Amino acid sequence: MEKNNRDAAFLQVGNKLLDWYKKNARDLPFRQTKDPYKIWICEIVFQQTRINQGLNHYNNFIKRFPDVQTLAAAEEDEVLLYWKGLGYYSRAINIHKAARQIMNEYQGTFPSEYDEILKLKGVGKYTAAAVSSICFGGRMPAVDGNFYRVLSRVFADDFDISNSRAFVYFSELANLVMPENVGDFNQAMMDLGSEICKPKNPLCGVCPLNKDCLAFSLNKISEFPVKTKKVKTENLDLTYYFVHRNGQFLIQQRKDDFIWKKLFEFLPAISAELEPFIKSSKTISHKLTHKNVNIEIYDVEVDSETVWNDFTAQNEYLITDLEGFHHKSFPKPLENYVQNSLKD
DNA sequence: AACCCGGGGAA
DNA sequence: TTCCCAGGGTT
Repeated sequence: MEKNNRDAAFLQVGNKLLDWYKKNARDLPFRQTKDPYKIWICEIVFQQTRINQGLNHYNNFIKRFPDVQTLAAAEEDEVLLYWKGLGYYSRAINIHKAARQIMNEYQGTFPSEYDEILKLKGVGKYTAAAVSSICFGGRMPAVDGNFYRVLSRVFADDFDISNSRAFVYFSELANLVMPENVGDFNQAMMDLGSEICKPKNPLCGVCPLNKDCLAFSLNKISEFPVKTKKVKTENLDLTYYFVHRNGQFLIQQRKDDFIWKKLFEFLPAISAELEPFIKSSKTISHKLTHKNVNIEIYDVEVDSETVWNDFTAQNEYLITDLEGFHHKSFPKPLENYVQNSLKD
């Protein structure tokens, strides 16, 4: 009997959240559909990415690749082009692999079971739960950073969210408050976490859960969530040679085992015959989340047609111009360098 | 279980 | 500056 009262109190929290969501849901393009393809794409785009940052990328991506057939038929490089500037480029590579996976293993029909969705490349427990609940009535909580923050505050729970067991732990807390409509519940949690229960300066005065929030009643909101793991940054030094002549320049494609997977870059080294054509150099500093990148770029303008033809014939570097450049995906600092450099 | 992978906005 | 965002993959 005591357990039933407790369950009822928890369920009330979930229903309050749903009531708030009905009136305050954000008007987002992917809220108008239950097409699993579009929901899947939006879940991937907005991983570790704020809505305002990814919205144009999402809309452009859906316009170019409106369905899984179109995406699967495209080249990987074009998918990367539409991901340009978004970061975490393995998402683009995996999204393309998963599209072909759906064509080959599921006959082009998006899988509807959580366990099957989970098998898609780049789809983890969060994304599988989100797509499953929003599109197919699945009943798994889509536990993300918003769940960690909201639930740790509501329960004044100091479980360390940087602990690798946090996902399981907060999934169990989520199950306590989860109502019937799991799809809306998951999206409501995201909107509450984004608009009300923000990391800093949360709007507890207008929060639909403030009567149920233990951290708020204890005036300890700022103590939750607990996160012990610190972000450490390292230095990364890169050298590039921007070898060009008459508006053309040489590039190559990066591997998929380090940063900027499969994006294009300038030459990391040159042979002795090109050294006389080095005109200048400049250093660019670029901050990543876990790295401070210092890039030394040498401007190599090859004045000799003979040397240019000789060099390009002997090497397998790609030749491009400004037009071709706009159709390839470059790391942000190199993108900026080209746009400032070739204006002359 | 620990570590790696981008870029941008808020405070 | 620091934090963190609709996380997932690799080792």
